[in-house]
Amino acid sequence: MLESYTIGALARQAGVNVETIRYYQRRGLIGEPRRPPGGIRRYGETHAERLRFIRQAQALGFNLEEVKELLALEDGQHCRGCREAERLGAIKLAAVRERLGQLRRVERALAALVGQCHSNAGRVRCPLMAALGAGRTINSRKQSSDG
Amino acid sequence: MLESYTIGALARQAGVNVETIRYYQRRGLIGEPRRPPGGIRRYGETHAERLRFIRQAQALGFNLEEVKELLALEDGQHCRGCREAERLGAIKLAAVRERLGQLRRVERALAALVGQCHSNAGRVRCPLMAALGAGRTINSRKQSSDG
DNA sequence: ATTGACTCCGTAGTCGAGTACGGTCTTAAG
DNA sequence: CTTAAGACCGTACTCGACTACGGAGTCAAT
Repeated sequence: MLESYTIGALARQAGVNVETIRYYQRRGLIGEPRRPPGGIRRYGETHAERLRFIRQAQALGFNLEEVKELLALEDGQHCRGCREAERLGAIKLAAVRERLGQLRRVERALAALVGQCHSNAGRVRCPLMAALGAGRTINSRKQSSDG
Repeated sequence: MLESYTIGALARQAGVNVETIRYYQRRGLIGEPRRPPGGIRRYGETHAERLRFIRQAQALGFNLEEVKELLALEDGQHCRGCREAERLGAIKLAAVRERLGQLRRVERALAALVGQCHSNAGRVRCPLMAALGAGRTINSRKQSSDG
């Protein structure tokens, strides 16, 4: 397998900034290939994939620490990692589902409201505002004091 | 209507930090009630609602600048604002829908994978990892010699 | 009147996630 | 060879969103 990318090429390939790669290296999310005597590091597909992994996971709401854990699990070889990954995954799943629920409510409200606004020539309150503002329009439980 | 909360009470009521309220005031997201001669400000339900609005909107992916715009529209009185709000709303709706789509995919993937992990006794790769890595082998084992 | 909790206010620090800078070195092209 | 692009590296800066700090003022209860 050829390690064909310079860091710059890798960055371009993955659509991130060179500095970002170096930052991930500093944070231990990706390793740096050995530097050939006095030379320049070369990166391969595995690195590109790892970058994609990171960006994916990030987009899904994992922060870099969590991504790191995930990667560590993977690096730690198969299914001891898998167990842990499952646990993390389950936790994230719960979070994702909650967000999803919220977002759905929002979507519904927003969609309805944008339509309503249209036909709202002289009403006093913008329905979009009303919905966002009154916690219970969108979010049917009240969230005072205790959570 | 009585303006019954001190800033601390308001903070407690809305589940945010006092400093956060003051921060929002500095950023112009909420106004500060007049200060009675040499005294302490009092806040009312409208403030509480505004805070809820902010937190809601934030949770939905609006950043403070956007929230501010939204609030400005509302403050600008009914439907001149409403027009604009509709526009912003439509934009946000698109964004929300995209997120929703992503999140749904995530949820599906995550749910499936967490299940699979369970029955993955001796397999080599964790399916969760595999999936995040965009379908290819992610594993970045030691970078062996470059050629 | 004193205490203690709380407010007011400005400034500064933190945290996550980068992004930029500047100097030196490597490498490919001419 | 010279030169320019790009790598290497450490440090510093940015940005959004808070959070903390410190000193002075206010208020209700004792």
